[in-house]
Amino acid sequence: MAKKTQSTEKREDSLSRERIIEAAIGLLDRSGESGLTFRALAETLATGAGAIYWHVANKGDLLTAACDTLIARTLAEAEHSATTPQTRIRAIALALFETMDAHPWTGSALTQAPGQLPGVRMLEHIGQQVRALGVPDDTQWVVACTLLNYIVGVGGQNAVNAQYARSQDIERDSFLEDMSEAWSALDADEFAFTRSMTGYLCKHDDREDFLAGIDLILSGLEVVQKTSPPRQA
Amino acid sequence: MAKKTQSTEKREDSLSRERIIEAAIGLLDRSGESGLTFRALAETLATGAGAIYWHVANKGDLLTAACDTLIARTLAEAEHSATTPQTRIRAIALALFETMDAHPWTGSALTQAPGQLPGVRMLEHIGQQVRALGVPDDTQWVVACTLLNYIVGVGGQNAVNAQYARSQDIERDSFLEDMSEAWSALDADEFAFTRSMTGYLCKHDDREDFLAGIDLILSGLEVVQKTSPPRQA
DNA sequence: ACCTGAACACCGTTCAAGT
DNA sequence: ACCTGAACACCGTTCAAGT
Repeated sequence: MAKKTQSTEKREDSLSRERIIEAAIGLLDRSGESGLTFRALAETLATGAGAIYWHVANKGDLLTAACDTLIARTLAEAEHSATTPQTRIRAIALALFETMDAHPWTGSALTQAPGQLPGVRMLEHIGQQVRALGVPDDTQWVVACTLLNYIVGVGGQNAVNAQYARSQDIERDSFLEDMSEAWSALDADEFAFTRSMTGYLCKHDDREDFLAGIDLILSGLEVVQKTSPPRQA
Repeated sequence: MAKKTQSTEKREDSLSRERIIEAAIGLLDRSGESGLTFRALAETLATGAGAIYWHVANKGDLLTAACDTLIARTLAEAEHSATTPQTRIRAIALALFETMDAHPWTGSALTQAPGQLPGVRMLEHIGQQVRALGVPDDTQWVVACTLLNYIVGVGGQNAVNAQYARSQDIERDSFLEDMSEAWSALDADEFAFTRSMTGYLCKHDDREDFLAGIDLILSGLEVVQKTSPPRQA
């Protein structure tokens, strides 16, 4: 207890894990994943590169911690948003989607550190809603994992796309136009389906498509539940 | 035409995009993503590092090309495997899952290069089966994207996990045991769901869970189709 | 206990120079 | 046209030395 009090009393500008993580988030938001450098970080914090290693194991650890800070905040806010399990799952998914969209580096941080704290946190919040849905014990695992992976997968892809478009300083519209032009140039036989989708590619709304996929999974869940109804609780 | 003939006539050991890609795949399979280095590649090919840049734009281009080679092979093989659209989607998904499992670096290559050739190839093959399923034109896009993202997301995660376990030279069982132990050490209130899932974590079969998610999505699709039946074709 | 900063062992990429 | 390899501008990480 004495120690905890002491650590709070440290001089304001001393180095700490928290300060390093906040600086890392700032750097990542400002200049992307390649902007996170121990040298840049040291300069921002007005310290030596080696000092950071006293509070952080390595770059991967730092990236995961920065990601986890954001994910934890997002989930805490999404907590009190909706009333039914279904709408709460949608709300959690959408909140995570938007965090990844605003901080594209979280997407790749998430895929690089599977089973780490940020992923577990997401699994927990989703799982609780899946349970509240009345899904039988032995299928909760699969359902929660499917939702989790969908969210990370689709949300992360969207974030990478958005980041790419921004880095090219390109309007979203002309980015999609370029892409559908590239698709139109593909071999007509080999890529028949893709070529026929160029219309939808230009018109589609990322957020809506994302949520449509969530709804598709939730619909599938209803079928499974009707087939084998919940065996009490 | 003359030029094409000429290029086939080059001396056997001369550098070419294909030879570089094959060497890259070998390097990636043998020593993971960090093993792909222009220096290591140059040594393998008995040439200078700069020479590679004549055939390949940069490292990202090379990684995407290596990934695409494997994905194209996988899809070509999965082509003739099943008879109904449903079983064909399952077969495509499983084949991709196994390629990612055997070559874990393809997972991250796929997420780093969205909208590139490997992703488009997958979208095409999945989309063709979705269309064959009789899904109305205006929902084919969402369904194909959901499936694609699920496959890349879940398959990629599984691959990273598998690679991590291998890199630690750890049995899968003891890896999962360590993980479920870590989960058991989590806060009882904050991580109630996760802690209750440790049993399923140990028993679960990655392949089966993956396919269960695919089936969940396909079930959801049946619901949607019943609600709004295909409007002729 | 915590910080400094030079040093080490790497990277991807470029480019004058060769053939 | 294609290849060479030295050179450039970076990295993450370590570690003796300081306070």
